[in-house]
Amino acid sequence: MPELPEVEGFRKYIAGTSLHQVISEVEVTDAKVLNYPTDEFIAALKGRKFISTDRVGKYMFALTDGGPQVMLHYGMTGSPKYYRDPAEMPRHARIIFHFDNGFHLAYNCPRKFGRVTLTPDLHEYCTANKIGPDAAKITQPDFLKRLGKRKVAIKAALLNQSILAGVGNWIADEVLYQAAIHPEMLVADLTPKELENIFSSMQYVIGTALELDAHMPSFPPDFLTHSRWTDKGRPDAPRLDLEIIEVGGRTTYFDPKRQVKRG
DNA sequence: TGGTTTGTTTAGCC
DNA sequence: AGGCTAAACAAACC
Repeated sequence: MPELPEVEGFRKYIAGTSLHQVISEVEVTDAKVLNYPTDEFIAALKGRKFISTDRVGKYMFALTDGGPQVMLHYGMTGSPKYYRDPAEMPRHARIIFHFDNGFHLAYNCPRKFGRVTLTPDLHEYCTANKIGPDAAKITQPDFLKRLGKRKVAIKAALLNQSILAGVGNWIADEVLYQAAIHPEMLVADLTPKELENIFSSMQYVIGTALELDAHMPSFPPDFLTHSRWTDKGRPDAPRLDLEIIEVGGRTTYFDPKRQVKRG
């Protein structure tokens, strides 16, 4: 389920478990998720250590001691798992880093929508792949400038990782609900005030999710998320009467009473 | 059984 | 050139 806050959790998890241990073996059980020649990937990492981590939007990086950086993108269903007992290996481990201390770090990815590759440098990677500034760090002026006067639905713009990186489907819906903006409103039709509200709401939603480690049941009761996934949210949250439409090719939940479309 | 899915890339059009 | 759209990708889950 990884959007920016979840990927930040994955980053912390890897930083807290997998650094400073010699990578004794690298096992690729499904090369589909590896955007790099398997044998070269293994050769480049074997004998090295991960020394730090970084993240831009939903893209996570594990830096090595003098070698290339590993880019990990989790797609829709990916997650990392650090374990010792082979019985704990996740069912859909596609790549496994074996450490010389007997532990293992698996890149688990049931649906294989995730991707892993090597890059000399994460900044270079982001430039080459047109990944915009991180949504948790972008400034308001930069946000407004990058949105510009696009003739596209605001929700589609928020999902566009080249404008800013890290906003996915549930965050986009939550941000627009908090800002009381209809998801189909064109960016060009929004007032400066509305765009500033969207920016503030985005900071609030992402900031809240980061503080709470993306743990949905702990989100504030007034979040739309609880009504969107009644099984994952908090039971005590008010149930909103949401409408479901498709915007920017994604299923979109919004509150038609609160988020009204202007012509 | 078939529809749905928290994401990205790419081809093609304008 | 750059913005935009729709389709493609894949497999688990309900």
